[in-house]
Amino acid sequence: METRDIEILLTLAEELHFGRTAERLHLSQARVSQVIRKLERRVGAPLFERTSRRVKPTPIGRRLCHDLQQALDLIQTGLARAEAAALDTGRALRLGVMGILGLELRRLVDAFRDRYPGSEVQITEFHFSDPFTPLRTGQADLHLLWLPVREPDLTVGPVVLTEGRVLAVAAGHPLAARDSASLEDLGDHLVVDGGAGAPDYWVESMVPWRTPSGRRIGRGPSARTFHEVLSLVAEGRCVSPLNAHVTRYYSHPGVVFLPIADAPATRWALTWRTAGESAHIRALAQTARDIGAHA
Amino acid sequence: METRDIEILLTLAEELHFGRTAERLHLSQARVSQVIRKLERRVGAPLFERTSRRVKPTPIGRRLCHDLQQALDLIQTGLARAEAAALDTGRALRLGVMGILGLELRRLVDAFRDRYPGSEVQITEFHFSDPFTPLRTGQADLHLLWLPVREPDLTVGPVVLTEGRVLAVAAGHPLAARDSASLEDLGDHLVVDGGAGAPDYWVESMVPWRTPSGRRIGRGPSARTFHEVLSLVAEGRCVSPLNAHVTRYYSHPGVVFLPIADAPATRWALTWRTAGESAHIRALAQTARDIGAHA
DNA sequence: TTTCGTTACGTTAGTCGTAAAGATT
DNA sequence: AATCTTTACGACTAACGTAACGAAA
Repeated sequence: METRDIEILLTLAEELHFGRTAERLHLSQARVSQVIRKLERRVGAPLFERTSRRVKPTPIGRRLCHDLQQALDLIQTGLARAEAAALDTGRALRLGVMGILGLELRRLVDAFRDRYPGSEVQITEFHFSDPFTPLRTGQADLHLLWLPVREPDLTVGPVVLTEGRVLAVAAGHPLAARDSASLEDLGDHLVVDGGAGAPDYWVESMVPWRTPSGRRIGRGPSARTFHEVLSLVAEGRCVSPLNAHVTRYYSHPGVVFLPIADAPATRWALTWRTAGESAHIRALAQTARDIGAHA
Repeated sequence: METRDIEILLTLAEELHFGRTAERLHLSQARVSQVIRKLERRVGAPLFERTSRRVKPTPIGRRLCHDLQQALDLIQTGLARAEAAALDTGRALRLGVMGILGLELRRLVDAFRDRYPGSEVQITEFHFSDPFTPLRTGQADLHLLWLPVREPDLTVGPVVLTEGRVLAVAAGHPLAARDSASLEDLGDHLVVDGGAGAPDYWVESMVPWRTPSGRRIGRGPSARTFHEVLSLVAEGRCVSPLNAHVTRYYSHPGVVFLPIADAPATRWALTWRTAGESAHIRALAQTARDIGAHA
C-alpha cells in the first residue's frame, strides 16, 4: 500500500464521490475506481458501498481511513520537519539570471535570506543564447526566464518580474528621432539573431519573425550576450528589442532606447528542473509568491 | 514519498550498509542508492554520511527515520486490523482442485473453518487440460496444482500434499500381471495425451516425453478429464501415469493400478494469481503451512 | 435519459537491474 | 588492490488516461 493509494482513499472518504475525488487529485475517474478496487482486494472486504447515486464507507473502510489518516499526517509532519531543518544547513542555491537582471532580484533574495538565515542564494549569470542548458546540466538550480517556457522537464514557478519592452537603435538611426516604436517598425530593419541554442517558440516570443501585418522581419548578425547585442546596435548593423530594465542600467552614447508601444509585457518566472525540485527550491519559490511580482 | 521508499530508508538506517539493505529487500544495490538520493534531494539535506567504509545517519536523517517508522507501523497495524475484520465478513474462497483431490483437503479446510468461523471455503473442480485458466479468469481464487508451476503471474504457495505415482493399465494388459512398473515401461506403450491447454514443461513433469534411457514415449488419444482417461485405459487404447490417491477412491474392474517405482513424488501446492492475493488467500496459505504437508 | 461507477485497452513514466566508473581505506 | 557507493543506460512493470460500457434513479 503506497501513500498515493492512501491519499486517494482518504480523499474519497471525504468527498464520497469518485468524480470529485479524481478532480481534486488531478486524476481520471477510472483511476480512482481502480485504486479503490485494488485496496479492497488487498484488504479482502469492500471499503465503500456504492451505487451510481451514493458512496458510503463500510465500517471496515471507515476504521481503516481513520488509521491511515494518522499515518499520513505523521509522514507529512516528519517530512516538513526534516525540510525545515534542511533549510538551515543547505548549500547555496544557485539562481541563474540573464544579463544585469540579478540586480532586480534584490528584494526576493533579501526576503529569502531573512526567512532562512541558514541558506544562501548565489546569483549566476547565463546567456540568452542557450537558456535551458544551465538547468539541465546542473549549473543552476533555478533560472529566471521569460515566458513562455514550454519544456516537459522544467517546472515554471511564480512570475517575479513584469516589464515593458524597448527597441535599441543606433543614435544616428532614422528611428532614433521618434519617441516610441511599434512592432510594425521591425519589418523595416534587421534585428539581431540569437543563434540556434534556444527553441524557436522562445525566441519568437521576444523577437518575432513577422510583424503584426505579416511582413517578414529580417535577421542580422548574431550575438550571444547582451554586450554583443549592444555593440552591434551601436555600430548600426541592426536593431534589437530588449526588456525595459536595461534602460535603468545602461546608457551608451551610441544607442537610443525607444519604448515599443504595442509589445506585450515580458513576464519573468522562476524555473527549475522538475526532477531536481528540492525543499530549498520550493522555499525560494514560495518566498517569491509571497512578496509578489513587481514591475 | 511512497511507503516503498520509507521501507528502504528504514532498512538502511538499521543495516547501515547499502549492500545488505538491498539484499534484505531483494533489490539491487544501485536501486537503494537511487532511492536514498531521491529522498535526500526531496528533503534538501543529506540523510546519511557515507564513505565506502561507513554509513551513518545525519541528525536530520535519524529524526526523519524515527517519525517515518511510527507512520509505517500505523499503516501496517491499520491494514492488519482491516484484514482481520475482513476475514469475518468475506465471501467464500473458491479453491480449485483437479478430480477427486478435494477429499484429501478435508484437514486443511476443517482447520481453516476452525480458525476463521466467518469465512467459507468452496471446493471447485477443474480439469488438468487447462490448469491455469481458472485462476486467470477469476473462476477460482486458489488452485491446487502439481509442481513445478513456472508462471510469472502466479504465486506458488505451500505444498499441502505429497504422494507417489501409479500407472493405470487395462486389466488384460501384459503389464497388469506385474506388481510394479517403471518409467522405462512407458516407452513400450501409448500414453494418454492431455491436449494443448497446458504448457509443455507442466505436462512433461507428469507424463514425460522420453524414458530415462531416452526412448520416445508415444502419445495416444487425448482426454480432458480423469474419467475420460479411465475410459481410454479400460478400453486398452492407452496407459496413463496417475497420482496415487486415485487408488483410494477408484476401483474399476477393467483397470489396474501399478506403483511406478522410479517416478518422483508429486507435490501439490496452493497457487494463486499474484495480483489477486488477498487477506483470505494469505490466511488459507498460512493455515496450510501451519498444519504441514501430509501424505 | 441522465448520472455515475466500472471495464478494456493502449501509452507512458518511473521502477528496477546490469554494468561500469568513482571513491575511500 | 579491495570494498563499497554512484552513475549511466536499457528493459519492463504498473500507473494512468481515453473511451466504451453498465447499472441505478
